[in-house]
Amino acid sequence: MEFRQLEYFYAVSKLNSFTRAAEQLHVAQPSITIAINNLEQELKVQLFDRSKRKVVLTDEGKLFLQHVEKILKDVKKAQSELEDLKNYKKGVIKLGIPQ
Amino acid sequence: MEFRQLEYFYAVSKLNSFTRAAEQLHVAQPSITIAINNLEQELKVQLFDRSKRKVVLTDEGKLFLQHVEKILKDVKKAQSELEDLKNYKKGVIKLGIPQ
DNA sequence: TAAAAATACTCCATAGGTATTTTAT
DNA sequence: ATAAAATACCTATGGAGTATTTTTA
Repeated sequence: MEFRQLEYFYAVSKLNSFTRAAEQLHVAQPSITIAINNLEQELKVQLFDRSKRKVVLTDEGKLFLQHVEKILKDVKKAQSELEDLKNYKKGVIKLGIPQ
Repeated sequence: MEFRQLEYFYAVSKLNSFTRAAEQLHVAQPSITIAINNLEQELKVQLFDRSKRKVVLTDEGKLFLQHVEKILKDVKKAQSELEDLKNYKKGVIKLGIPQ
């Protein structure tokens, strides 16, 4: 499993379209198809129903989406907290320098 | 950022050693070095202090580890819940088949 | 018939391996 | 002196692109 796949999955689930997800993410449409296929194979689960014109999440896809949303949020939080810590340390250093 | 990097980071943080992490994960030691370097570069943060014989987490590394543990747990939970849903559906199908 | 997804290729970036060097105790 | 991390180099896998073919409404 890869973050890239989760991001593609998230976009497709929100847009109900491989093509529009590809546009939004600035990648070619087949990249989305292949990434989702690989993800489904690895999870041994069908995430989307492609039998209608609009791509829709299966039950398994809906469940997976909930976790993916959490994971992607956690990653952003990790990054922003690291940012905060860096800025805090910069402040401490400034304070420590005698004027 | 990639799951692979997070898994390598996690192992190094627990074992305090690139070499032992490599052994545990069955990859070559330079793979660990390079993955951690790339992760640090992307995050623009020093995750480990390598200046002593034992590799130890920096403050930033400690903060990041907390998030990584959460993320890796969430991934496992997602997988196991998908497994549960598949098994549940199998049960429902069995029940639905007339004897 | 017209959109959208899948397939078939080609190419290139990079993860991983081996061998070696550097570093720190 | 020795263990561990870093560096150099090579190879191969697979991610991304373009072009095209299937599908489905």
